[in-house]
Amino acid sequence: MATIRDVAKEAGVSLGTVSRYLNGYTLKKANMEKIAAAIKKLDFKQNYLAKGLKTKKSHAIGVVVNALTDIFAASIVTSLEDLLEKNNYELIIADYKNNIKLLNEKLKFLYSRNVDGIVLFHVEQAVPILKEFRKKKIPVVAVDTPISGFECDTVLLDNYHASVEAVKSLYKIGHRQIGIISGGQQGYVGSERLRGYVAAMKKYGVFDRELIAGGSSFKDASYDATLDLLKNNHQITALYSTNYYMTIGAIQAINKLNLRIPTDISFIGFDDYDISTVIKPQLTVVAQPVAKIGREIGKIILQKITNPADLNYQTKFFKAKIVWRDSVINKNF
Amino acid sequence: MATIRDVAKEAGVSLGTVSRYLNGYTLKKANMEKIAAAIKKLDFKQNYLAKGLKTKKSHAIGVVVNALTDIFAASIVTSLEDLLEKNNYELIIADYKNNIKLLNEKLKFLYSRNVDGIVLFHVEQAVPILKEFRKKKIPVVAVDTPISGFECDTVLLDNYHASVEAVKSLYKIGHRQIGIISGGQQGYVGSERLRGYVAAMKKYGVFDRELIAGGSSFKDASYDATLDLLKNNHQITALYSTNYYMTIGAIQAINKLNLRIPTDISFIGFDDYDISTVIKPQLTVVAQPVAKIGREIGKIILQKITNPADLNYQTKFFKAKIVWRDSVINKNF
DNA sequence: AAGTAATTTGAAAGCATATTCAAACTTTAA
DNA sequence: TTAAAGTTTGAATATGCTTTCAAATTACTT
Repeated sequence: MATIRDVAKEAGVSLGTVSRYLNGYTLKKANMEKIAAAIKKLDFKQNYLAKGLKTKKSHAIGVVVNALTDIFAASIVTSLEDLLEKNNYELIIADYKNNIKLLNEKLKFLYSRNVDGIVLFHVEQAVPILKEFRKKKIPVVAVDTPISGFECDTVLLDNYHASVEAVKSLYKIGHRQIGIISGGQQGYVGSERLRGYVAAMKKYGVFDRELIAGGSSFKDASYDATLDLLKNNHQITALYSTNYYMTIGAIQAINKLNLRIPTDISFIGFDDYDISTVIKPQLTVVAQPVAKIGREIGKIILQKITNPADLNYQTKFFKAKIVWRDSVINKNF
Repeated sequence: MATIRDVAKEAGVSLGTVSRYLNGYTLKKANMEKIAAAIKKLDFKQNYLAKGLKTKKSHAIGVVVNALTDIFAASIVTSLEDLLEKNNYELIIADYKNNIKLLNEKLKFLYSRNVDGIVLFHVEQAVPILKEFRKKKIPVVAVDTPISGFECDTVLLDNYHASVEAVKSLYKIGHRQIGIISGGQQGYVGSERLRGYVAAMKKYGVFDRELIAGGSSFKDASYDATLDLLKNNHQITALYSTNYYMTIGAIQAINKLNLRIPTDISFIGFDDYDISTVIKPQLTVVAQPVAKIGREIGKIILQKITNPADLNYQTKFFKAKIVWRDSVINKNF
C-alpha cells in the first residue's frame, strides 16, 4: 500500500504538500496536478486509521435505530447512507431493540469507536453517555422524536398537522364518527398525532372521547384496541391508525371482525410501505417524505461536523402527505 | 482519555505487560488484577484507531446488502449485529441498491476503510475488488446466493427442498394444478426454488409447463406474471409465490382479479413478514430461520478472522419451514 | 526590478498502540 | 538449594498521518 510519503516522492514534492493537498488547502496548480497524477499512478488510498489517530476523527457516523427491521428507520437510513458515503463517511449501525438500557450500551460502544457524529432514532429520554458526546463536541441528531433532557438538532415530522389533515379530509367527505388508534400519551410521536386529531375533531365539533383507543404503538396492542373500539362503537364510519405497525394490528382486527373496508368502515393508515398496496382494497395513508428526511439528517450532521463550535440547535419539521387509494369512502355521494 | 501508558503507571507494571494483558496473553494473576483495577479506576478504553494503525485491523465488518429496506437482509443483520458487537466488532453498512456497478464501488470503499471481513448479501457474480480482499486474506461470507467466480464461505437456504416441501404439502391435500410465480432462471435463488418445484411436480406426475410464470423477483413483474397465469389457467387450484416481494405482487394480482383466497385459489407465499398476517385470510408461507442464519454468519466470519490461514470454504444450508395459516384449502374434505 | 505576498521545504514531534530483545526477575520442579 | 522454565522490564522501533516552524523558493504588484 502506498503512503503519502510514496506519493510525495513520486510527485517530486514534499510530504507536507501532499498532506495539504489531501486536506483541501490551496496550493499551486502545477503541484496539484503532479500529486493527483502520482495518487492515480500509485493507486494511493488514505489510511483512515492513521489519519484518525492523528486527528481524533474516525470519519464514521453512528446510526442508532430502535430496530433494523423497522421499515421507517431503514428507509431513512437508505438515503442517509447515500449522502454520507459520498462525503467519505462510513455508517456504523447499532440496533438498540427498543431497550433503553441497551441504548446506553450501544452509544458507549460507538463512543469508544470515536464516531464523529450520532444519529438517534426515536429516543424519548436522554441517557447518561450523551453528555460525553456533548463534551467532546460530537454532534447528535435526533430523528422522529425530540430527546427530553438533551438539546440537539432534531428532525421531526409535523405529526400534529398530519393528523389534522387526516381528520379534515375525512370530515370533508362526510365522516363524523372518526375513530383513532393512537400510540398513547407517553410517547412524543403518539401524543402529537393524537393532539392533532383531538384539535381537529373539536374544531369540527365532532369530538368524542369514546372514539379514542390504543395506548402503545405496537401491532398487538393496536389489534386489541381496535377490536375493543369497534365492538363498542358501531357508529364509527372511519378509522385512523397512527403508524405502520399499528395499521397492521388494526387491519388484523378489522379482518377478525369481518368488517369490510370501505363499505362497513373507511380506513386511513400511517406510513406508506408494503401493506398499503397488498391488502384489498388498497389503503389510503398518511405518508412521510422519508428520502428527504434522510438527506436532511445527512446535511445537518455534515454541517455540524465541519463546524463543531456551532451550538445553535435547530428543529426541522417535515410535512406528511396523504396518499389516496381505496380504503376511504366519500359519504357525500 | 487514559492510555495504556497511564494504566501501566497506575498498576505499577510496564507498558508491555498491559498490552499483553489487553491482548489475552498469559500473565501473573497478581498483575492481571492490578491492571484490571487500574483500567477500571481510570475508565480506560482502548483506542481502536491506534490499535488498528498498528495491527492493520479495524475491528469492523462490512455488511453489503442489496437494499437496507429489504426485510430479509434487515432481519438477518439484526441478529448478526448482536453477535458481532458482543465480540467488539462494529458493523459498517453499505447498500448497493441492487446495482452491480455500485456494488464494486461500495466494496472499494469498505476496502479502503480496512474492514476485517465482508458479508455479502445476494450477489450472483464476482466483482473485481473481491480479489483484493482475497489477497489481503480478508474473509468474505456470501449470504443467500453463492458468488459465481469467487470461492468463499457461503450461507444458503435449502431452496430446492423448500419448494419440494411446499409442493408436497399442497399435493397431499389434494392440489394437482399448482402454479408457481418464479423469480426465473437467471438468479440462483429463483432457479433453485423453481428446480425444487419442477422436481416435485414431476415426481407426482402433475408437471405442466403452463403452470410456471414469472421471470424476475420483484413485485411488479410478479404482479404481471400472476395476472397472466391466472387469466389463462382457470384450473389452477393453488399458487406458490417464491419470495416476499413476489408474494406482494401476486396478492395484488389476485385482488385485482377478484379471486378469493382460499375459496377460489389456495396460496402459499415465501418469507414470513408483515403481510402474511395482515391480509385476509392470513397467509400460509415458507419461512426462513433468519435469526439462526444471522448467528451462523457471525460465527463463520469471527472464526475466519481469527484464523485467516484457513482456506477451507464451507457452504452451510438452512432448512425452511412451512408456517400454516389460512390461505390453503384441503381439497380432500 | 524591487518589494511583498504566497507557497513549499525538510525535519521533527506526536497520536496510542504492538512488538521485539536482552537482561532481570520469579516461580516451579527436582 | 539449584537449575530450568516462565514472566516482566525498559527501551526502542514502527504504524501513516498531521502539524509546526523557520528558511527557502516562487509568484504576484507596482
